[in-house]
Amino acid sequence: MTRWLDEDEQQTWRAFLGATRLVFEQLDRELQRDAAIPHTYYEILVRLSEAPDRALRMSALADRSQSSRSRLSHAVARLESNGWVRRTSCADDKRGQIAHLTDEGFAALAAAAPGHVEGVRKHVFDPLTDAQIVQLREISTTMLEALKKQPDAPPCD
Amino acid sequence: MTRWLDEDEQQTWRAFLGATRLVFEQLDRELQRDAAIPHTYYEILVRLSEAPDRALRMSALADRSQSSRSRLSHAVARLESNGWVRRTSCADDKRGQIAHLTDEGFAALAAAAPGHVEGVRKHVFDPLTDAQIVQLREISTTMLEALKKQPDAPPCD
DNA sequence: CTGTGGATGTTGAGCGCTCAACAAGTCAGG
DNA sequence: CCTGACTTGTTGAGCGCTCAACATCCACAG
Repeated sequence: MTRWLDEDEQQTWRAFLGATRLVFEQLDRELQRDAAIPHTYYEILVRLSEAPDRALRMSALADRSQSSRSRLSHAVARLESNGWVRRTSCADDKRGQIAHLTDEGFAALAAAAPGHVEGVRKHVFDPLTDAQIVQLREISTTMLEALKKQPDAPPCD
Repeated sequence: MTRWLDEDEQQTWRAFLGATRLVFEQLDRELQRDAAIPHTYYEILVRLSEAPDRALRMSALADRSQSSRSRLSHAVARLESNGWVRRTSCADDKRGQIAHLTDEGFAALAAAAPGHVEGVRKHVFDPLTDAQIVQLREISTTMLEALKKQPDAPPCD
């Protein structure tokens, strides 16, 4: 009773798979080459830089950077050893940890950003028409909402 | 002189990033849970199953599954230890290795496929309109071509 | 032939991610 | 209070990927 993909759907799916894979591999490689950090770490730095005082609680940072708590923990540990992030404990909740972006971290981000945006433009925006860019946003937000509504299993009722 | 992303472009880029990340994480998790293989391995099995005699040279398999030679080597080694793939050497080119999908491998693929397609439908196709699906293919193929034309650096001339 | 440049496939080190288990803290009901 | 359920963040094992180095083989110019 499986609703298999027909020929058209196959092509669409494989094109999507190939394009996204190539895009992210390329951007990751560029970032690794030019700034020596993986893209996920770059994203963490960005979110921190946007926050008031350039600091966020680990859980908030995890949410905003689409990261699991575990992944974030490992990542911040690594970034801390680079001197780009510093962790302090939270005053009102003793479980809490607050990640602060250091000046060195901000500088590293500032150094990496121009090259990265250039890459994003080159590989994503420039090849597309204005109409396609609008479509891409709508398609992406639709997918996002669909996925957030069905986490995986229904909440234990 | 960096052409930064404006507000709209930011939103588009982050939506795209988030959607693709969530989609692939979800599909990967489902495949891992139901079939105990990562998505990239699944793709290798698919490509092999489509080939004549269910066999392909490593280099051809690497191309078709969007994989680096190194990654494929590791992957096939793992799949071989599962008994799902068997390697034989190539008659006319002594460097060559040919990967064969075994009956066990085909069975494993057949068992995993229905659940996976279901996931792809659920998370990708079902939420989108027919028009969006067409748009998605065009956007993807455009990105693909743009990336294939500019590998990274110009060929050493 | 012979050598030289390119292709093929493998390997090991290093790294990031997932998953499950865990310690520590919070909070609400009895 | 205090107990039990939940939340927060961390940890370690296992695994897949990248990257660079490598052994092997092909193909072609001389």
